[in-house]
Amino acid sequence: MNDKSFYLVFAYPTTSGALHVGHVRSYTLPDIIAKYHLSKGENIFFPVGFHATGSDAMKIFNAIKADPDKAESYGIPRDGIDKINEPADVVKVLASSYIGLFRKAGFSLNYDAAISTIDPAYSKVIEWQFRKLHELGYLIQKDYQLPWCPNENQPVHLDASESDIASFKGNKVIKYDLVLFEGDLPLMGYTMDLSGLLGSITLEINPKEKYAEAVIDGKKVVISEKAIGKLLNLDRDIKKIRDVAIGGTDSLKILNPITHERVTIRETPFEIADGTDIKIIADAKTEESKKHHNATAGDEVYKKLEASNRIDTMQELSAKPVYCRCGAEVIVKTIKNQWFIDYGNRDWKESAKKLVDNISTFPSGYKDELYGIIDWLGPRPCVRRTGLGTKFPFEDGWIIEALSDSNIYMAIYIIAEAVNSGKIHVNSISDELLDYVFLGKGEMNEVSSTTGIATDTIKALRDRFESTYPLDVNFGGMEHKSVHFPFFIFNHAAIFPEKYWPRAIFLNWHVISNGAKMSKHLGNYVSWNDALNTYGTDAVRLYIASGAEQWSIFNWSNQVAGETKTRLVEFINQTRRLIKLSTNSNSTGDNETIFDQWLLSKLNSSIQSVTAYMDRYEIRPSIVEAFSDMTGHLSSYLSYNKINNKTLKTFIEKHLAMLYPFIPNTSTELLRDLGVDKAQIKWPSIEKERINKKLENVFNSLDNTIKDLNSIRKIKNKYQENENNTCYLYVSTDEEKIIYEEAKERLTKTAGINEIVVFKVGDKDIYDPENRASRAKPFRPAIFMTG
RNA sequence: GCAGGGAUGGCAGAGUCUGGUCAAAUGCGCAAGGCUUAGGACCUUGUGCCUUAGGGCUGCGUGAGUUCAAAUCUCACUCCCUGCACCA
Repeated sequence: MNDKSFYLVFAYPTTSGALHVGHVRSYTLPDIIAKYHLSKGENIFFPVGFHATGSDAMKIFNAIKADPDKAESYGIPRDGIDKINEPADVVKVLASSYIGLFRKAGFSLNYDAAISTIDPAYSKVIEWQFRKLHELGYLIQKDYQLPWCPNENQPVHLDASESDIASFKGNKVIKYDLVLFEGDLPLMGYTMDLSGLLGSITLEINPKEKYAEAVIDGKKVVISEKAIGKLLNLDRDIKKIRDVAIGGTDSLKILNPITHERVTIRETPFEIADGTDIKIIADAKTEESKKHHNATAGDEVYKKLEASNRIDTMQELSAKPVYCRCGAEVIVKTIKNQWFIDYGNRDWKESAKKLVDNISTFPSGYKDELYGIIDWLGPRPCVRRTGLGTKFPFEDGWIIEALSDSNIYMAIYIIAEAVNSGKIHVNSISDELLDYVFLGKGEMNEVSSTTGIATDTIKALRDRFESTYPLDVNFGGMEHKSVHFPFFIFNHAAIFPEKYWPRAIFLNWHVISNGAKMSKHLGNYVSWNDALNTYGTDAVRLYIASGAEQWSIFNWSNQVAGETKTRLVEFINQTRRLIKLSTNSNSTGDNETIFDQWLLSKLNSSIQSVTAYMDRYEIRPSIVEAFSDMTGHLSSYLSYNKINNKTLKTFIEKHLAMLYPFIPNTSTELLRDLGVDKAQIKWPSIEKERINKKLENVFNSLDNTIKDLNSIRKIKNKYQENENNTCYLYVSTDEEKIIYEEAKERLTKTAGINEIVVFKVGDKDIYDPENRASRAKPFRPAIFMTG
């Protein structure tokens, strides 16, 4: 469609507390791109939503109910507390405070399409999505192991960043392969690397543990008593038969089931109970045996053991013991028949990769990474028992979890827009409607009769979808690299036809503060609101856009933020002065000099390169050129003291228009002084005929000559007083001669020379006592300095 | 364990893909001069070492290599940071 909007989204914020300067980065970068497209006169669609799925809102709700004074630390404004009667109200209050911040930050968002993931309209689409996944066979059920508190009878989240419990840090559920050995006793050892069995091995037992014979799934094994307990927690069919003593005996004959060699048994010096407490240790003494340690070799061993019914697995925590807040020791428990989205499905992986083939990523290297991530992903649990969210349509008592309900929200904004504006009622959203709007499936009249929505409304929705989809670019933080973005790709590949597949992904790295991860405990936490109040909207935008490349960590510093603010104020003051000057009728000079030609050439060169940068989402180079470099060009121009009002005005006007995406308030305000209305602000077009690279080179050489003059003068001054130094310059071309003549004033001033005489090499009346002229090169005049 | 990013001058941070134009952008800081009653702001210049003419030397985490030429390419190493599934 020719009226396709430029469609961009950022990974919407989770309603879990106050927003900080890290969010500013994640949302300002897309807003800069949005404003760029806006100022080019394009339609844009830039909606915003709020991620409320999960237990955050409930936690905040409970915390506030227990202690209302804590509300502000969760980003809930004082006047919002009264409105909170249930967890969903937390979402509403936070969402409205976020919107307040977005407005304060001047974002060009489509607020009309705002939605949260717990709104009924959102759920309708998610249910539709899950029915699609189910039809495709991408929803599967299998057992699942997770950390569990036996006392509270609920899952424990071992998230270091969310918890102050030290043993949670880095802890996770790991999987051991269990191997049944041959010989006198059916010892069952554990390992994470089966390939070790290809070489010679040792079994380590723990003298502090009691061992027992048990029957698991009808098979006799010897493991530790503790391991029997752990397997019971995992809901395994296991029964103890008798105690067994295996410590301190050398007569026991145990064979490696792969090599059939006898293995040695020894006692571990460590007291940590782990696995079955019979640890398989590969005697990897030589380089040769190390070669066997790889995944392929492990797979082969697995297959062999599987054939002889000698392999099993168990899950447990990577570090033990871990205690829940309630004091109970955390166990690993098996959930039977958990629902998964099967990201391990091979066909699905293929179509996801096909999608990646046609996507652009910024930075570009992420694209290559994506293929590996897609290969690596396996089935992902998609439902949980508690929290807010959409009810799972295929089994009661489950809620669709947070990362499974946030993959096609770009399509949902179209529906949200219609619901919010009252065009359709949430109850009339049906699978038939969504099939029609998103996929073009079905008959409009039928959809109209089953939903009760007028045909022209349905057609408008379909048109709206077609004029926005596909998504042009999805912005998100790097934490989404291996989770959200791949899921987003998988789900689009599964559900939408190829023409609606997204076109680009933009990743930005994190913001830290004063060299450390932002945290309220460390006192380096900077809230968005405070940043805006202290430094102002545009200074924050400028700092965020120019402070670091997108793919590196941004180290927020209040000092630099303050300096940026000062810089911006200076820029505003300077520009105001120049606007006054450029509109002052007393100023002279309508004739275009060489300096005007140069400045206009520089202006258009800059427009050209910044436009190219912006089209490639290279925001930092854009702002460096558009702000720092261009300001420098202007100040060079001014230093020649041959100011032409018209040139100055043209430059300022286009320069400010280029700055609009980055510092919109400043740009708008200053352009108003120039008589340009906000609605008229247009990204400047390139006047190619104005670009004169040769002229730019001569001016570059001028700067180099100043450096040369300074260095000569500096050395001379060291050994003698400089009274009346005259400098003779020998240039190579007529063009250079004209420019150097014109620029004499600046040269004498900045290089501290009393007088400058310019000759062209070969001039008849040339004064050249030391035959320097022979050293002149194009763009590099020779110099003779007296005194 | 798997994967990714990084290390540049007093500081922040470009430059690395496409080797030379890089003693290294830009900003801050610092120094000198101008302006100013003063301070601030602003303007100019300087800010690795040496050098009586635009030159030389050293230098971009460490070590080695490729090349006429390396911050930039190759290999090894050290250190820092980040993500990894039921947390969003």
